[in-house]
Amino acid sequence: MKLSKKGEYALRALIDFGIAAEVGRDLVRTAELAEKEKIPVKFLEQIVLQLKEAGFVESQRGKFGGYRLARRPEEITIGAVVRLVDGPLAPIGCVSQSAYAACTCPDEVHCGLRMLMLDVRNAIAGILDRYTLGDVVEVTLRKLRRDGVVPPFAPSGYVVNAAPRSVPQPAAGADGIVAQLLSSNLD
Amino acid sequence: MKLSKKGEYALRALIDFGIAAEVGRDLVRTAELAEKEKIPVKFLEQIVLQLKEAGFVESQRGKFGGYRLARRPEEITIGAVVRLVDGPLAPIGCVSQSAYAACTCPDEVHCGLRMLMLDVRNAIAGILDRYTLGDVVEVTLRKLRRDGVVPPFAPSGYVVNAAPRSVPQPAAGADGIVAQLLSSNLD
DNA sequence: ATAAACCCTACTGGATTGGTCGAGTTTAGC
DNA sequence: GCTAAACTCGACCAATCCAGTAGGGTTTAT
Repeated sequence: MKLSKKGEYALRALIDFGIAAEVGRDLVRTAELAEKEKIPVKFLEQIVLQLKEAGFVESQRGKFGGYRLARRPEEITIGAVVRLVDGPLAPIGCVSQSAYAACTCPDEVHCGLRMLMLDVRNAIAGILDRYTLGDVVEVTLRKLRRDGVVPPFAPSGYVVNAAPRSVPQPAAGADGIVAQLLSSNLD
Repeated sequence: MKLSKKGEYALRALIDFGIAAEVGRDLVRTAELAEKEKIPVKFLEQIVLQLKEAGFVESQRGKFGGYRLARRPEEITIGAVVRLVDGPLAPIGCVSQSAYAACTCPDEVHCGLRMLMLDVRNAIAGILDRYTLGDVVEVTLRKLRRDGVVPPFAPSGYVVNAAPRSVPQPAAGADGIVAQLLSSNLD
Protein backbone atom coordinates (compact mmCIF):
# COMPACT_ATOMS: atom_id res chain seq x y z
CA MET A 1 0.00 0.00 0.00
CA LYS A 2 2.87 2.28 -0.80
CA LEU A 3 3.07 5.88 -1.84
CA SER A 4 5.87 6.23 -4.38
CA LYS A 5 8.88 8.46 -3.85
CA LYS A 6 7.59 10.57 -6.71
CA GLY A 7 4.27 10.99 -4.96
CA GLU A 8 5.97 11.87 -1.72
CA TYR A 9 8.23 14.42 -3.43
CA ALA A 10 5.30 15.96 -5.27
CA LEU A 11 3.44 16.47 -2.00
CA ARG A 12 6.48 17.78 -0.18
CA ALA A 13 7.04 20.26 -3.00
CA LEU A 14 3.45 21.45 -2.98
CA ILE A 15 3.52 21.83 0.78
CA ASP A 16 6.62 23.95 0.48
CA PHE A 17 5.03 26.11 -2.19
CA GLY A 18 2.09 26.50 0.14
CA ILE A 19 4.32 27.47 3.05
CA ALA A 20 6.19 29.92 0.86
CA ALA A 21 2.94 31.58 -0.19
CA GLU A 22 1.73 31.71 3.39
CA VAL A 23 4.92 33.34 4.48
CA GLY A 24 4.96 36.02 1.83
CA ARG A 25 7.38 34.49 -0.57
CA ASP A 26 6.43 34.52 -4.24
CA LEU A 27 8.59 32.30 -6.44
CA VAL A 28 10.62 29.32 -5.32
CA ARG A 29 13.35 27.81 -7.50
CA THR A 30 13.59 24.06 -7.97
CA ALA A 31 17.27 24.06 -6.98
CA GLU A 32 16.44 25.73 -3.70
CA LEU A 33 13.56 23.38 -3.01
CA ALA A 34 15.62 20.35 -3.94
CA GLU A 35 18.36 21.28 -1.53
CA LYS A 36 15.99 21.91 1.33
CA GLU A 37 14.06 18.71 0.78
CA LYS A 38 17.08 16.58 -0.17
CA ILE A 39 15.54 15.62 -3.47
CA PRO A 40 17.67 15.14 -6.62
CA VAL A 41 17.28 18.35 -8.63
CA LYS A 42 16.62 16.85 -12.02
CA PHE A 43 14.11 14.41 -10.62
CA LEU A 44 12.29 17.20 -8.85
CA GLU A 45 12.22 19.25 -12.04
CA GLN A 46 10.28 16.51 -13.79
CA ILE A 47 7.84 16.21 -10.96
CA VAL A 48 7.18 19.91 -10.66
CA LEU A 49 6.69 20.08 -14.39
CA GLN A 50 4.02 17.44 -14.12
CA LEU A 51 2.38 19.42 -11.34
CA LYS A 52 2.38 22.39 -13.65
CA GLU A 53 0.79 20.48 -16.51
CA ALA A 54 -1.92 19.41 -14.12
CA GLY A 55 -2.55 23.01 -13.11
CA PHE A 56 -1.50 22.78 -9.49
CA VAL A 57 1.44 25.05 -9.96
CA GLU A 58 2.52 27.85 -12.29
CA SER A 59 5.94 28.91 -13.39
CA GLN A 60 7.89 32.01 -14.18
CA ARG A 61 10.60 31.21 -16.70
CA GLY A 62 13.97 32.85 -17.16
CA LYS A 63 16.30 34.42 -14.70
CA PHE A 64 14.82 34.96 -11.24
CA GLY A 65 12.06 32.60 -12.25
CA GLY A 66 10.57 29.80 -10.20
CA TYR A 67 7.33 28.15 -9.24
CA ARG A 68 4.34 29.06 -7.12
CA LEU A 69 0.93 27.54 -6.46
CA ALA A 70 -1.57 28.16 -9.23
CA ARG A 71 -4.57 27.79 -6.93
CA ARG A 72 -5.44 28.51 -3.36
CA PRO A 73 -4.11 25.70 -1.13
CA GLU A 74 -7.62 24.91 0.12
CA GLU A 75 -8.61 24.09 -3.42
CA ILE A 76 -6.02 21.37 -3.84
CA THR A 77 -6.92 18.07 -2.24
CA ILE A 78 -4.18 15.63 -1.39
CA GLY A 79 -6.14 12.91 -3.13
CA ALA A 80 -6.03 14.76 -6.44
CA VAL A 81 -2.26 15.04 -6.25
CA VAL A 82 -1.75 11.39 -5.33
CA ARG A 83 -4.06 10.26 -8.14
CA LEU A 84 -2.14 12.37 -10.61
CA VAL A 85 1.26 11.03 -9.67
CA ASP A 86 0.57 7.54 -8.35
CA GLY A 87 -2.72 6.57 -9.95
CA PRO A 88 -5.94 5.38 -8.30
CA LEU A 89 -6.21 5.24 -4.52
CA ALA A 90 -8.04 1.92 -4.49
CA PRO A 91 -5.96 -1.10 -3.46
CA ILE A 92 -7.57 -3.15 -6.20
CA GLY A 93 -9.06 -2.27 -9.58
CA CYS A 94 -12.56 -3.57 -8.92
CA VAL A 95 -13.20 -1.01 -6.17
CA SER A 96 -11.67 2.02 -7.86
CA GLN A 97 -14.01 4.96 -8.43
CA SER A 98 -11.71 6.81 -10.81
CA ALA A 99 -10.44 3.80 -12.75
CA TYR A 100 -12.63 0.73 -12.30
CA ALA A 101 -11.30 -2.48 -13.76
CA ALA A 102 -13.04 -5.84 -13.50
CA CYS A 103 -11.07 -8.30 -11.43
CA THR A 104 -10.32 -11.84 -12.46
CA CYS A 105 -12.33 -13.38 -9.67
CA PRO A 106 -15.21 -15.51 -10.89
CA ASP A 107 -17.96 -13.93 -8.84
CA GLU A 108 -17.46 -10.23 -8.15
CA VAL A 109 -20.98 -9.83 -6.78
CA HIS A 110 -20.50 -12.25 -3.91
CA CYS A 111 -16.88 -11.38 -3.23
CA GLY A 112 -16.36 -10.56 0.43
CA LEU A 113 -12.81 -9.46 -0.23
CA ARG A 114 -14.14 -6.84 -2.60
CA MET A 115 -16.39 -5.41 0.10
CA LEU A 116 -13.49 -5.21 2.48
CA MET A 117 -11.23 -3.53 -0.05
CA LEU A 118 -14.03 -1.12 -0.82
CA ASP A 119 -13.98 -0.15 2.84
CA VAL A 120 -10.24 0.35 2.63
CA ARG A 121 -10.44 2.46 -0.49
CA ASN A 122 -13.22 4.55 1.10
CA ALA A 123 -11.14 5.04 4.21
CA ILE A 124 -8.15 6.19 2.18
CA ALA A 125 -10.20 8.43 -0.09
CA GLY A 126 -12.12 9.72 2.92
CA ILE A 127 -8.89 11.13 4.27
CA LEU A 128 -7.02 12.07 1.13
CA ASP A 129 -9.99 13.70 -0.58
CA ARG A 130 -11.08 15.50 2.56
CA TYR A 131 -7.86 17.20 3.48
CA THR A 132 -6.34 19.84 1.32
CA LEU A 133 -2.91 21.28 0.87
CA GLY A 134 -4.18 24.14 3.01
CA ASP A 135 -4.83 21.80 5.92
CA VAL A 136 -1.40 20.22 5.72
CA VAL A 137 0.33 23.57 5.42
CA GLU A 138 -1.64 24.79 8.39
CA VAL A 139 -0.66 21.80 10.52
CA THR A 140 2.97 22.17 9.55
CA LEU A 141 3.10 25.89 10.25
CA ARG A 142 1.40 25.42 13.60
CA LYS A 143 3.94 22.89 14.70
CA LEU A 144 6.76 25.14 13.58
CA ARG A 145 5.30 28.16 15.36
CA ARG A 146 4.71 26.21 18.54
CA ASP A 147 8.40 25.37 18.61
CA GLY A 148 9.44 28.88 17.66
CA VAL A 149 11.05 27.68 14.45
CA VAL A 150 11.26 30.07 11.53
CA PRO A 151 9.47 28.49 8.57
CA PRO A 152 11.47 27.72 5.46
CA PHE A 153 11.28 30.18 2.57
CA ALA A 154 10.48 33.03 4.95
CA PRO A 155 11.84 36.33 3.56
CA SER A 156 14.34 38.14 5.77
CA GLY A 157 12.61 40.12 8.51
CA TYR A 158 9.87 37.55 8.93
CA VAL A 159 8.45 37.51 12.46
CA VAL A 160 7.63 34.10 13.80
CA ASN A 161 4.30 34.69 15.56
CA ALA A 162 3.11 37.13 12.95
CA ALA A 163 -0.39 36.28 11.82
CA PRO A 164 -2.67 34.39 14.20
CA ARG A 165 -4.46 32.11 11.80
CA SER A 166 -8.18 31.76 11.59
CA VAL A 167 -9.22 28.39 12.95
CA PRO A 168 -10.42 26.25 10.05
CA GLN A 169 -13.49 24.07 10.29
CA PRO A 170 -12.57 20.58 11.41
CA ALA A 171 -13.80 18.01 8.96
CA ALA A 172 -17.07 16.49 10.13
CA GLY A 173 -16.80 12.98 11.48
CA ALA A 174 -13.05 12.88 11.16
CA ASP A 175 -11.17 11.66 14.18
CA GLY A 176 -7.62 11.34 12.93
CA ILE A 177 -4.53 13.14 14.10
CA VAL A 178 -4.75 15.86 11.48
CA ALA A 179 -8.33 16.61 12.48
CA GLN A 180 -7.27 16.95 16.10
CA LEU A 181 -4.38 19.20 15.25
CA LEU A 182 -6.64 21.39 13.15
CA SER A 183 -9.46 21.69 15.66
CA SER A 184 -7.41 22.29 18.78
CA ASN A 185 -5.69 25.54 19.50
CA LEU A 186 -2.97 23.91 21.54
CA ASP A 187 -0.16 21.74 20.36
CA MET B 1 -1.72 2.26 -2.80
CA LYS B 2 -1.97 -1.10 -4.45
CA LEU B 3 -2.44 -4.59 -3.16
CA SER B 4 -0.33 -6.93 -5.28
CA LYS B 5 -1.80 -9.78 -7.30
CA LYS B 6 0.04 -12.09 -4.95
CA GLY B 7 -1.65 -10.50 -1.97
CA GLU B 8 -5.01 -10.70 -3.64
CA TYR B 9 -4.52 -14.36 -4.55
CA ALA B 10 -3.36 -15.19 -1.03
CA LEU B 11 -6.51 -13.67 0.43
CA ARG B 12 -8.77 -15.28 -2.13
CA ALA B 13 -7.19 -18.63 -1.37
CA LEU B 14 -7.59 -18.23 2.38
CA ILE B 15 -11.19 -17.16 1.97
CA ASP B 16 -11.85 -20.26 -0.07
CA PHE B 17 -10.20 -22.45 2.53
CA GLY B 18 -12.42 -20.76 5.06
CA ILE B 19 -15.54 -21.35 3.00
CA ALA B 20 -14.54 -24.96 2.47
CA ALA B 21 -14.15 -25.48 6.20
CA GLU B 22 -17.46 -23.78 6.88
CA VAL B 23 -19.19 -26.01 4.40
CA GLY B 24 -17.84 -29.26 5.71
CA ARG B 25 -15.09 -29.83 3.23
CA ASP B 26 -11.73 -30.86 4.60
CA LEU B 27 -8.88 -30.66 2.08
CA VAL B 28 -8.77 -28.49 -1.04
CA ARG B 29 -6.25 -29.13 -3.82
CA THR B 30 -4.34 -26.26 -5.36
CA ALA B 31 -5.34 -27.32 -8.86
CA GLU B 32 -8.99 -27.16 -7.93
CA LEU B 33 -8.61 -23.83 -6.22
CA ALA B 34 -6.60 -22.41 -9.12
CA GLU B 35 -9.25 -23.36 -11.60
CA LYS B 36 -12.07 -21.91 -9.56
CA GLU B 37 -10.25 -18.65 -8.90
CA LYS B 38 -8.61 -18.40 -12.33
CA ILE B 39 -5.14 -18.24 -10.83
CA PRO B 40 -2.13 -19.85 -12.56
CA VAL B 41 -1.55 -23.14 -10.75
CA LYS B 42 2.19 -22.88 -10.22
CA PHE B 43 1.93 -19.33 -8.99
CA LEU B 44 -0.77 -20.30 -6.55
CA GLU B 45 1.37 -23.19 -5.32
CA GLN B 46 4.11 -20.77 -4.30
CA ILE B 47 1.69 -18.53 -2.52
CA VAL B 48 -0.04 -21.28 -0.61
CA LEU B 49 3.33 -22.63 0.40
CA GLN B 50 4.20 -19.25 1.87
CA LEU B 51 0.90 -19.25 3.73
CA LYS B 52 1.83 -22.63 5.12
CA GLU B 53 5.28 -21.47 6.25
CA ALA B 54 3.57 -18.61 8.04
CA GLY B 55 1.24 -21.02 9.80
CA PHE B 56 -2.03 -19.86 8.28
CA VAL B 57 -2.59 -23.10 6.48
CA GLU B 58 -1.57 -26.74 6.82
CA SER B 59 -1.09 -29.38 4.19
CA GLN B 60 -1.65 -33.04 3.64
CA ARG B 61 0.89 -34.37 1.18
CA GLY B 62 0.56 -37.20 -1.28
CA LYS B 63 -2.41 -38.49 -3.20
CA PHE B 64 -5.75 -37.10 -2.07
CA GLY B 65 -3.80 -34.44 -0.24
CA GLY B 66 -4.50 -30.72 -0.17
CA TYR B 67 -4.63 -27.72 2.10
CA ARG B 68 -6.84 -26.53 4.90
CA LEU B 69 -6.76 -23.68 7.40
CA ALA B 70 -4.39 -24.26 10.28
CA ARG B 71 -6.25 -21.91 12.61
CA ARG B 72 -9.79 -20.81 13.22
CA PRO B 73 -10.78 -18.14 10.67
CA GLU B 74 -11.51 -15.63 13.44
CA GLU B 75 -7.91 -15.89 14.52
CA ILE B 76 -6.51 -14.78 11.19
CA THR B 77 -6.65 -11.04 10.58
CA ILE B 78 -6.53 -9.74 7.03
CA GLY B 79 -3.80 -7.35 8.07
CA ALA B 80 -1.50 -10.17 9.10
CA VAL B 81 -1.88 -11.82 5.72
CA VAL B 82 -1.30 -8.61 3.78
CA ARG B 83 1.79 -7.81 5.86
CA LEU B 84 3.18 -11.26 5.19
CA VAL B 85 2.75 -11.11 1.45
CA ASP B 86 2.96 -7.41 0.62
CA GLY B 87 4.90 -5.92 3.51
CA PRO B 88 3.92 -3.02 5.80
CA LEU B 89 0.51 -1.39 5.48
CA ALA B 90 1.86 2.14 5.92
CA PRO B 91 2.04 4.23 2.74
CA ILE B 92 5.42 5.58 3.81
CA GLY B 93 8.20 4.18 5.99
CA CYS B 94 8.20 6.91 8.61
CA VAL B 95 4.68 6.03 9.78
CA SER B 96 5.00 2.26 9.74
CA GLN B 97 4.42 0.50 13.05
CA SER B 98 5.81 -2.85 11.98
CA ALA B 99 8.77 -1.54 9.94
CA TYR B 100 9.62 2.06 10.73
CA ALA B 101 12.21 3.70 8.51
CA ALA B 102 13.32 7.30 8.81
CA CYS B 103 12.33 9.34 5.82
CA THR B 104 14.65 11.66 3.92
CA CYS B 105 12.73 14.76 4.82
CA PRO B 106 14.77 17.27 6.80
CA ASP B 107 12.34 17.79 9.65
CA GLU B 108 10.26 14.76 10.49
CA VAL B 109 8.93 16.31 13.69
CA HIS B 110 7.22 19.21 11.95
CA CYS B 111 6.17 17.30 8.87
CA GLY B 112 2.47 17.77 8.21
CA LEU B 113 2.56 15.19 5.47
CA ARG B 114 3.74 12.63 7.96
CA MET B 115 0.76 13.33 10.23
CA LEU B 116 -1.60 12.90 7.31
CA MET B 117 0.02 9.67 6.21
CA LEU B 118 -0.16 8.45 9.78
CA ASP B 119 -3.91 8.98 9.60
CA VAL B 120 -4.00 6.99 6.39
CA ARG B 121 -1.95 4.16 7.80
CA ASN B 122 -4.18 4.08 10.89
CA ALA B 123 -7.28 4.01 8.75
CA ILE B 124 -5.95 1.09 6.72
CA ALA B 125 -4.70 -0.83 9.72
CA GLY B 126 -7.93 -0.03 11.55
CA ILE B 127 -9.81 -1.99 8.93
CA LEU B 128 -7.35 -4.70 7.99
CA ASP B 129 -6.35 -5.53 11.56
CA ARG B 130 -9.92 -5.45 12.81
CA TYR B 131 -11.52 -7.79 10.36
CA THR B 132 -10.62 -11.42 10.23
CA LEU B 133 -10.88 -14.14 7.66
CA GLY B 134 -13.94 -15.25 9.61
CA ASP B 135 -15.68 -11.94 8.94
CA VAL B 136 -14.95 -12.03 5.24
CA VAL B 137 -16.04 -15.64 4.94
CA GLU B 138 -19.21 -14.78 6.80
CA VAL B 139 -20.00 -11.85 4.51
CA THR B 140 -19.36 -13.95 1.43
CA LEU B 141 -21.49 -16.87 2.59
CA ARG B 142 -24.33 -14.55 3.51
CA LYS B 143 -24.41 -13.03 0.10
CA LEU B 144 -24.33 -16.44 -1.51
CA ARG B 145 -27.13 -17.71 0.70
CA ARG B 146 -29.26 -14.65 0.08
CA ASP B 147 -29.09 -15.38 -3.63
CA GLY B 148 -29.64 -19.10 -3.13
CA VAL B 149 -26.26 -19.91 -4.63
CA VAL B 150 -24.59 -23.07 -3.47
CA PRO B 151 -21.16 -22.19 -2.10
CA PRO B 152 -18.05 -23.49 -3.84
CA PHE B 153 -16.36 -26.57 -2.35
CA ALA B 154 -19.63 -27.76 -0.87
CA PRO B 155 -19.71 -31.58 -0.71
CA SER B 156 -22.53 -33.24 -2.61
CA GLY B 157 -25.76 -33.23 -0.65
CA TYR B 158 -25.06 -29.83 0.87
CA VAL B 159 -28.23 -27.91 1.72
CA VAL B 160 -28.08 -24.22 1.00
CA ASN B 161 -29.83 -22.76 4.01
CA ALA B 162 -28.36 -25.29 6.36
CA ALA B 163 -26.91 -23.64 9.43
CA PRO B 164 -28.30 -20.26 10.52
CA ARG B 165 -25.15 -18.54 11.64
CA SER B 166 -24.73 -16.84 14.95
CA VAL B 167 -24.64 -13.10 14.47
CA PRO B 168 -21.10 -11.90 15.17
CA GLN B 169 -20.38 -8.80 17.16
CA PRO B 170 -20.02 -5.82 14.87
CA ALA B 171 -16.71 -4.09 15.38
CA ALA B 172 -17.11 -1.10 17.67
CA GLY B 173 -16.97 2.25 15.94
CA ALA B 174 -16.74 0.75 12.50
CA ASP B 175 -19.09 2.17 9.91
CA GLY B 176 -17.89 0.57 6.70
CA ILE B 177 -19.75 -1.70 4.37
CA VAL B 178 -18.42 -4.86 5.92
CA ALA B 179 -19.53 -3.72 9.37
CA GLN B 180 -23.03 -3.07 8.04
CA LEU B 181 -23.21 -6.41 6.33
CA LEU B 182 -22.08 -8.15 9.49
CA SER B 183 -24.43 -6.35 11.87
CA SER B 184 -27.58 -6.49 9.80
CA ASN B 185 -29.56 -9.68 9.35
CA LEU B 186 -30.86 -8.66 5.96
CA ASP B 187 -28.93 -8.36 2.73
C1' DA C 1 25.21 39.12 -24.49
C1' DT C 2 25.01 36.46 -20.66
C1' DA C 3 23.63 34.07 -16.75
C1' DA C 4 20.07 31.96 -14.49
C1' DA C 5 16.23 29.84 -14.50
C1' DC C 6 12.51 26.63 -16.45
C1' DC C 7 11.44 23.02 -20.31
C1' DC C 8 11.77 18.66 -22.67
C1' DT C 9 13.28 14.10 -24.10
C1' DA C 10 15.89 10.18 -23.77
C1' DC C 11 18.11 6.80 -21.30
C1' DT C 12 19.40 3.51 -17.62
C1' DG C 13 20.48 0.24 -13.77
C1' DG C 14 18.17 -2.18 -10.42
C1' DA C 15 14.17 -3.99 -8.26
C1' DT C 16 9.63 -5.81 -8.39
C1' DT C 17 5.84 -8.18 -10.45
C1' DG C 18 3.73 -11.91 -12.17
C1' DG C 19 4.52 -15.48 -13.50
C1' DT C 20 6.92 -20.41 -15.83
C1' DC C 21 9.57 -24.65 -15.68
C1' DG C 22 11.38 -28.82 -14.10
C1' DA C 23 12.28 -31.59 -11.19
C1' DG C 24 11.93 -33.55 -6.32
C1' DT C 25 9.25 -35.97 -2.30
C1' DT C 26 5.31 -37.93 -0.02
C1' DT C 27 1.22 -40.70 0.24
C1' DA C 28 -3.10 -43.67 -0.92
C1' DG C 29 -4.61 -47.33 -3.09
C1' DC C 30 -4.12 -51.26 -5.99
C1' DG D 1 6.02 -52.17 -4.27
C1' DC D 2 4.26 -49.67 -8.21
C1' DT D 3 1.93 -45.88 -9.67
C1' DA D 4 -0.74 -41.82 -9.83
C1' DA D 5 -1.72 -37.80 -7.54
C1' DA D 6 -0.66 -34.55 -4.82
C1' DC D 7 2.51 -31.12 -2.25
C1' DT D 8 7.65 -29.12 -2.19
C1' DC D 9 11.50 -26.63 -3.75
C1' DG D 10 14.57 -23.95 -6.48
C1' DA D 11 15.75 -21.70 -10.49
C1' DC D 12 14.63 -18.87 -14.12
C1' DC D 13 12.43 -15.18 -16.99
C1' DA D 14 10.13 -11.30 -19.54
C1' DA D 15 8.07 -7.11 -18.74
C1' DT D 16 7.27 -3.30 -16.16
C1' DC D 17 8.09 0.17 -12.87
C1' DC D 18 11.00 2.96 -9.93
C1' DA D 19 14.12 6.32 -9.01
C1' DG D 20 16.73 8.60 -10.82
C1' DT D 21 20.75 10.68 -14.71
C1' DA D 22 22.00 13.13 -18.58
C1' DG D 23 22.06 16.59 -21.75
C1' DG D 24 20.65 19.68 -23.90
C1' DG D 25 16.86 23.62 -25.47
C1' DT D 26 14.21 27.83 -24.46
C1' DT D 27 13.01 31.95 -22.00
C1' DT D 28 13.88 36.12 -19.43
C1' DA D 29 16.16 39.90 -16.42
C1' DT D 30 19.90 42.57 -16.28
